[in-house]
Amino acid sequence: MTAPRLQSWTAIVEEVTRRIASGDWAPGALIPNEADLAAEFGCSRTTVNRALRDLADKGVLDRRRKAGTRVRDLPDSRARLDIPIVRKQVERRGAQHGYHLLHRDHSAPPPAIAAQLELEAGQKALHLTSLHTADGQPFVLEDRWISTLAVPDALQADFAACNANEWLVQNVPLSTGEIGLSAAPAGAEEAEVLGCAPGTALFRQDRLTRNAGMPVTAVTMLFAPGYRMRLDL
Amino acid sequence: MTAPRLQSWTAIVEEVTRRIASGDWAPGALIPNEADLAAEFGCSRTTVNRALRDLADKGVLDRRRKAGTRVRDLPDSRARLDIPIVRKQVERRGAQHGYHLLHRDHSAPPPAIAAQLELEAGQKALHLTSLHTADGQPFVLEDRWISTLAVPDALQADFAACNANEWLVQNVPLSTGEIGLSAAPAGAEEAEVLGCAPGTALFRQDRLTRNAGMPVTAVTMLFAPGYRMRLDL
DNA sequence: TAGTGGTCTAGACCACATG
DNA sequence: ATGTGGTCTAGACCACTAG
Repeated sequence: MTAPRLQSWTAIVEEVTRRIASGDWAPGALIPNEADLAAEFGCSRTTVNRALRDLADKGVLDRRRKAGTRVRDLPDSRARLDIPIVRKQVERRGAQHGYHLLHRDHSAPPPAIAAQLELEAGQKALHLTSLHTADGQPFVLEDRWISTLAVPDALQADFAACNANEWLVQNVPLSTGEIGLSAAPAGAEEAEVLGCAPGTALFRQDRLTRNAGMPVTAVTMLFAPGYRMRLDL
Repeated sequence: MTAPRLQSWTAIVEEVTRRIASGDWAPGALIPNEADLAAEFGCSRTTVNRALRDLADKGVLDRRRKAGTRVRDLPDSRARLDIPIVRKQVERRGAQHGYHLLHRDHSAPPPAIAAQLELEAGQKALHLTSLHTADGQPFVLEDRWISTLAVPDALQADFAACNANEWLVQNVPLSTGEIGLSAAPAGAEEAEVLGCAPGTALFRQDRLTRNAGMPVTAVTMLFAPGYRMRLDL
């Protein structure tokens, strides 16, 4: 029960973590407030705040004004998911990235897509289908709709030469959105493009991207069999 | 080009975001250093630091001592993935959670699992197979191995009454690990338990959990057809 | 070696939520 | 009403690294 001076926020993170892991501070328990911890550790409250804020970000602690700081009870498994552009994903596997535009038109999307892009009935959008390859082997099939309301420039872009994935990242910075991950059987056409049997279980990623609240693009990516998304807790 | 005083870090985040979105600060560009921005905004450097650190966390900026702060070139799509315990996932859908232990034994795992758990050849581990249901319908099939080296108490726990998912979260706090997400066809037994046809495309989640660097549990979760993992960018 | 971000301090005021 | 975390300040020193 000595009180070694802890004057770096990382040291405090470690000490708090240790106290939780050792059962000293049980799940659900209230821990001392910032001022008391600062006094105990011999540092300023700012430093304690930095450490506890970090642990709250990680999901280890729950903090509320007036109520104090508690050890989270049933913490979720929290991971940060970084999805690089497709080219980087391929290159990171040490493979050569290839890109082929399979289809391009400017037409009215199906109702589900129109709703996502918040388009009125019959309104057109840019439709692109493309295949990314890794060392010549199919990697992912991309079916994308781009709202020409949100990004009129897209109609002029040469998507045969520059893939939409990267074009959008560079031309529509700072977008937000939603991602859905699921499993789906390969359809007939998809199977042919991806070089697998129809019905094969494929990893599917749906993404709706917004910029300043306005829907920009809706894309479905079907990955070739064997794809696995890996992340660290 | 007025210089309105920005004295809250969130306001600075917004202003920097605006400058990037407007193209004022292009991707890859070097932005002014903290001291200059503090002078411009009429606030202390600490406040600027807080804002820029936040944007760096989000993946918008790249910061390096001496080199300065740059707008990231091809930022990854970055999302935070929170995976609650299975019961919470079911309840969040407004359904009643059910849990059934299908199988339990203490035996030597297959080589792939033994390697993950860093067990020596022939060493035993606790093996549990269980089904979680939502309103009585199959939700996810869990196939789990627990290292009894890391968690000897697990041999005494009553996993017919308390599901391993929650038991581990409460008894082995603060674990780290890796997650793999993929798509897989349902095998014969899996199809029967999950109530679908063999070969059906299923969403699969593999997880290896460590505590203090020591492997604790390896689990494969196969979700019933239609499962979709959703996350916000 | 010099410039940049990283961190810490001691103090202050504020916003919020609980009792 | 009051205790708690949230934030801001002005200043200082440190750690890293590009040139």
